[in-house]
Amino acid sequence: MKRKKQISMKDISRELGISMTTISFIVNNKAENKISKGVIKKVEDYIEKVGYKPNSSAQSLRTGKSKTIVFMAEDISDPFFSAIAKQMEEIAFKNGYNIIYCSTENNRERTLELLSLFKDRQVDAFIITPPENFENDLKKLIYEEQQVVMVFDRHFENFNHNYVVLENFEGAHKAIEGFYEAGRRNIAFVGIESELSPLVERHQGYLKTIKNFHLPTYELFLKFDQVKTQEGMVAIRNFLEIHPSIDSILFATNNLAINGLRVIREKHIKIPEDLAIISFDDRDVFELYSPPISVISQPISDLAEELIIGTLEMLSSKKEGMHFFRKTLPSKLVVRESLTALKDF
Amino acid sequence: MKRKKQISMKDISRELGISMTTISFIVNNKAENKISKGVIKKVEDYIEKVGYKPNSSAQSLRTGKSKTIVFMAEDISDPFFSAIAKQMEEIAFKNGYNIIYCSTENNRERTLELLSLFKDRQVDAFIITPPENFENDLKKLIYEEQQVVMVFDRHFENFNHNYVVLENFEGAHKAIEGFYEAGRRNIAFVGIESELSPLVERHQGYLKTIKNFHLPTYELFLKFDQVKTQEGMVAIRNFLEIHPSIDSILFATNNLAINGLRVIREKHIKIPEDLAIISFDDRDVFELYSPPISVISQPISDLAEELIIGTLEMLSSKKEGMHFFRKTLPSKLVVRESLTALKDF
DNA sequence: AGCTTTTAGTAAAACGATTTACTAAATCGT
DNA sequence: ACGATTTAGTAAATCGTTTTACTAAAAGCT
Repeated sequence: MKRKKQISMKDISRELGISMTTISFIVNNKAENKISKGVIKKVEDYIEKVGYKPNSSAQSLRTGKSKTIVFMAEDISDPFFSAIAKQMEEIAFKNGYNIIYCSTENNRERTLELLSLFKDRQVDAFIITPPENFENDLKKLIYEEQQVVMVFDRHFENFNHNYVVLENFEGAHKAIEGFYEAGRRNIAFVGIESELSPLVERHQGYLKTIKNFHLPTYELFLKFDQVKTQEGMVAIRNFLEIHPSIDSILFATNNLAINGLRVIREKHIKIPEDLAIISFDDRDVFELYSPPISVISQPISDLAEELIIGTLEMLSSKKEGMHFFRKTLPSKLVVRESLTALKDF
Repeated sequence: MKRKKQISMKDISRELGISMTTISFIVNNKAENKISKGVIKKVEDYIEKVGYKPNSSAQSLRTGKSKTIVFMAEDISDPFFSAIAKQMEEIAFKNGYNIIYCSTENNRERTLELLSLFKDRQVDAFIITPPENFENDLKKLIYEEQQVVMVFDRHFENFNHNYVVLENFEGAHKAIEGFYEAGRRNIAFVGIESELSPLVERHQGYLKTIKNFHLPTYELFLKFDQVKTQEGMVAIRNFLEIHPSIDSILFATNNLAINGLRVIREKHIKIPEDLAIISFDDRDVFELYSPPISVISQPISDLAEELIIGTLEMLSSKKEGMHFFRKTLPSKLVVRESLTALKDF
C-alpha cells in the first residue's frame, strides 16, 4: 500500500557491479572518453529497462542547483502574463527547468516576502516584473545577493541588469500617429500615476508626438489601485465631461481601456464616430467588442521566448564577466474599427 | 563575487555548541517537551540573528517530501484556470507549499509525459484536469503509483478519487429554464464532442430540461480542436442557417460562445431580439459585450479553495483509510441583457 | 538509600546524488 | 624492455537535513 521505493543509483551499482561514479558519468553524459562503449551500453540499457530517474532533491542538494525558475508577474491571472507564462513554461521544460509562478500585485512588501521564501528553495533564477519602488531591492538582489535575475516588462536606467521590455515610447507614438492620420486632433491620454518605465515611456511617447503635431494635450492619471474599480470609472467619466472636445483616447493599459469602455458604453458615446480608441495590449475582448478596438499589441511569443532564452543563457554562462541580456521588442498598431477615419476628413 | 554560502545547521551547532539534533527539533517545533526553554530561546535567537533558513533540497532528500504541488490545467493561459491557479497559490503558500503549473492541452500523451517528468521531482501531489481518454492512466496513477491526486473540473464514475467539480447538470438546467421564462421555445445547445464529464452533463442538463418542457432540440457538437478555429465558426454559421427557427443558444463553454459571438456579429443577428444567448463560464468579455451576455458562472474562489484545501488535507491525512475528498459546487445563472424577455411574450 | 523513570540532550546513520582523488592495467615511445 | 602516459574505472567524501538509538543526570517512589 505504500509507494514503492524509487530505484536509486546504488541499486543499479549493486545490481550491475559497476561503481556509482561510472553510472553518474553515464547518466550525465560525461562518460564520453572515460568509460568504454560496452559499459555505457550496459548501464543505459539497464536504466531504460528499470526506468531509473535520478532523484532531483539529491541532485539539488549536491549541486546547489534546483533547475527551477521563478516567474513573479504583476498578476499571473492577467491574460497577458499568463500567456507569457505558458509559453515560457514550454521552453523551460524542454531545457529541464520548471517554472514556479506567483503574483507581486505590484506590492513591494509582498514581493520581498515571496523573494525570501523562494531563495530558501534554492531556485536558480528569478524572472520578475518589479513593483513600484523596487529599484533598490532589485539592485541588492542582483549585486549583493548575486542572484540570476531577469527583469520583465519594465526596467531601470540607473544600473545594469538583464531585461526584456517593449518599445513603449514607439508604441505610443504609433498610436498617436494613427489618430492623427484618422483626422483626430483632440487626442487624450489615460494613464496611471506611476514611475514604472512602461507607463512613463508611454506617456512620453504621447507627449512628444502630440507636441510634434502641435496639438493640445488632455491627460488623466489614475492611481494604480483605482484602475479596475468604480472609482476609476468615475474619474474617467469626469474627465470626459470636463473635456467634451476630446475625439480620441489612448489608454495606457488594457485594464484602463476596459474600464473606459464601461464608461463609454454607459454614456452611449459612439465609437469611432464620437470617440476613437486605442488601447495598449491586445485582449480578446478588444477584438470582440462592438466595434472592435484598435490596440498597440505586444509580441507575446517573442517576449516569452526572449525572456526564457535569456534567462537560460545567463544560467549557463559560467563567465561572470558581467554580461547583460537586454532586449527591447517592437510593438504593433493593430487597426480595427475603433479607429476609422472621420467621414468629414 | 560568488554567492556567499548559506549558513547551515552545522554552523549553528558549532557556533552554539549544541547538537544538530537539538537544533533540528527546535527548527521543526518538535522541541516541546524535550528541550529546555533556555536552549530553545538561545537557538531561536541565534537563528533569528543570522537569518538561518533550512535548505529545502536537503529536507526533501531526507523526508521524501518536496512541499510542491503540481497543477496541470487544461490550459493555464485560459482565464478560468489562471484565476483558479492564482487563488490556490495564495493558500498553498501560506501552508508552505509551492505550486508548479502546466497545461495538458487536453492531450493524453503530453499529459503522461509531464506527469513522468514531475514524478521525478518528487512532487507531493497533483491537481489535474485529466484530458480525454485518461481514465485508465488516472486510475493507475492513484491506485498503483499511490500518488496524491486531486481531480478538477471533471470526474469519473467508475472508480473513487478526490475531485472538485461544478454542478454542470443543474447549471444547464438553470440556463434552459431562464430561456423558457424569457419566452424562448426554440432553444439550441452548442457543445463539444467529448466524453469529459462537464460536457456530457451540460448536454444532459439541456436535454432533460428541454424534454420536460416538451420543446424541440437543436444540437451542434464541435470537435475539441475546432472550438477556437475558423472551422468552428463555419460549423456554427451552418448550424444557424439550417435552423432559422432557433431563438436562443446555450453554449457549453466560453470559447464556444466567443466563436459563436463572432458568427452572430458577422451575420448581424440581433441579441437578444433575434437570439438569446447564455454561455457557461463568466469572462470579462461577456460582461463588456454589447449587449452583455448572460452566463452560468462558476464560483471560482470556492473552487480554488476547495481544491487546495482538499489537497492539503489529503497530504496531511496519515491514515490511508481510503478517505476521498469530493465536492460538487453550485453554479449561478447571471442574467444580463442577452437574455431579456421577448417583447411579445 | 536504592531502584526506576523522566528529562534533556547527543552521535551517527541515513537520504541519493556528484565529484575529487586515486589506481590497476594497457599502451606508447624509444 | 623500461618508465611515462593514457584508459577505464573505483572508493569515499560531501551536500544539509531528519531521525533512530542511545546516555548521563536528575527526579520520583517506596
